[in-house]
Amino acid sequence: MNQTQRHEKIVGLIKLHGFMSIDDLVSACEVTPQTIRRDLNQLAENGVVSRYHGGAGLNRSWENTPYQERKTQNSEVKEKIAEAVAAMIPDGASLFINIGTTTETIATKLLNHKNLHVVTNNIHVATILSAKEDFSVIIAAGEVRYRDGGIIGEATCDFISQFRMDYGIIGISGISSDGALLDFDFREVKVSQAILEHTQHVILAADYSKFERRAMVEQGHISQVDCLVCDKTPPPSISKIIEENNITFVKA
Amino acid sequence: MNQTQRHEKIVGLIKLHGFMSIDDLVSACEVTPQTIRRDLNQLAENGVVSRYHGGAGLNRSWENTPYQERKTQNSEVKEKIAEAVAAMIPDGASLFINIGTTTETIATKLLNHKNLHVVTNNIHVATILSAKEDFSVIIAAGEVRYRDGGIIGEATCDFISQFRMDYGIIGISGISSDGALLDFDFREVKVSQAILEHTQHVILAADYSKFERRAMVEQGHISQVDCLVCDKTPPPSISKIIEENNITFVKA
DNA sequence: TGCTATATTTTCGAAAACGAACATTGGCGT
DNA sequence: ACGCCAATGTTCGTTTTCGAAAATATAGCA
Repeated sequence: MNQTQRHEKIVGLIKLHGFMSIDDLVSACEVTPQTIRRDLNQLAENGVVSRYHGGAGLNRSWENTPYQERKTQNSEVKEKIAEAVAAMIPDGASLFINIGTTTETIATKLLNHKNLHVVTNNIHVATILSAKEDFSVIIAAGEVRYRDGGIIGEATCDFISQFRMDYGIIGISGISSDGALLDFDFREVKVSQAILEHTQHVILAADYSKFERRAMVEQGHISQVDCLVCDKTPPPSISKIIEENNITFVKA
Repeated sequence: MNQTQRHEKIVGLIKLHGFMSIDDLVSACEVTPQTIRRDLNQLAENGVVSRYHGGAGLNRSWENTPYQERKTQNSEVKEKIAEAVAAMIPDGASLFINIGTTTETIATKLLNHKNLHVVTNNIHVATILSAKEDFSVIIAAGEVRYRDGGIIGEATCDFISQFRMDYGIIGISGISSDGALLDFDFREVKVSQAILEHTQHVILAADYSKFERRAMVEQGHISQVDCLVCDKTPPPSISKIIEENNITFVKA
């Protein structure tokens, strides 16, 4: 086995296991630790793997897609909101779940439920929930967006419009002070609109930071939702709208 | 933050990143290296994570869910086949990829390609390939099968029929001695048939064990494929069919 | 054969990580 | 308040890993 082959093997093993110690690689490749070290240093220089004391792991840049970074933001707040939302969903319910890191967290909290019927355009939600045998998970068709695994496009809307679900769980990019729900991608917006229209109870999950965020595309109005789950009481302008429209507010 | 919370956080970070060095965890948890060491040793004793010199990584046993187990079966053979298939796909090509652990392995080998256009009904393939910014990944709609993340159903076929792709990469459950391609789930079969019909070059990836496996549903005939990639030369009866139909055989 | 370049092993001092022992802190119940 | 106990921080000698340099092996070529 020459150097190139060994490098490929090493990279393969690291990709498979996430991390390989020097010893592991020594026995796998049957060379001295020094050689492995040299290999790893070379691979690390080329940015293929991340070097650690005692071995090497997956390259951080591989994981630190902007998506993964966002995923860990506000994680404590997200968890609380997610738990509150999950508590509102009864076993056996049918629900939509749209794109967003908050909705993904919600998906993980739903794993203790039973017999849920879920339609989603979020590939990560689908992956998480398909681990449960008693769930039926239906995924929409379309292009998978690289940054967050969201599925978008015309076909997605048409597909979603076929269903009538009990609950719609939506996350958004921002909420303006007049109560407009905002997003960055207009294709995503159409999907959310379709969900809003085909759902009995719409639950909007948004941490407080969403009230300060500006986004370009209007996807609906907060008056269209039935329930808002947030970590803090919303600003006065929003609170007023909530009262006027009899929207349930849940503080997580 | 108390010990329990920190342990959860550590496990979460390790699950997310695959490996965390002591230093990483020190800055993440804001405690001394000693404390992290103590935590990691405890977690390692309980079998939650694997301890390494300099940090801790995913527990080896975590990777062995039933699905993941099958995934590592024949892994060496699968890897070779996958590499051979990946080598046949040029940059910028458009391709179908169907369900199967072999096709998932192929997907990982395609990550070094550029500008691929991929249509798939395998949620894991979609997740793997959506990590590449220059790929366009399109996923079919339908119910996500819990056991393997495959997407099946009528809508899936209709959706796939919209495309005309350069390459179709298909894996199967079994091949009978008369050359019939077999599968266990008839809904899956329809999808494969749709792929066969809408592709210029069909590549069938099958390790030798497939020639001995029996399955219920016939999804097509080996004469419909353009190329067979296998780890060994097929049985005589199949070889004869391959010759008669001018099918390219690649031994990985 | 002898030369050269590359790859690998061997050797060894420096740096890093380790674990044990001890000191300190912060609840918690009496 | 007092002592108790678990969790954490601190110190220090030991073990492991690291990386540079020298020695050895391998391959290609005149």
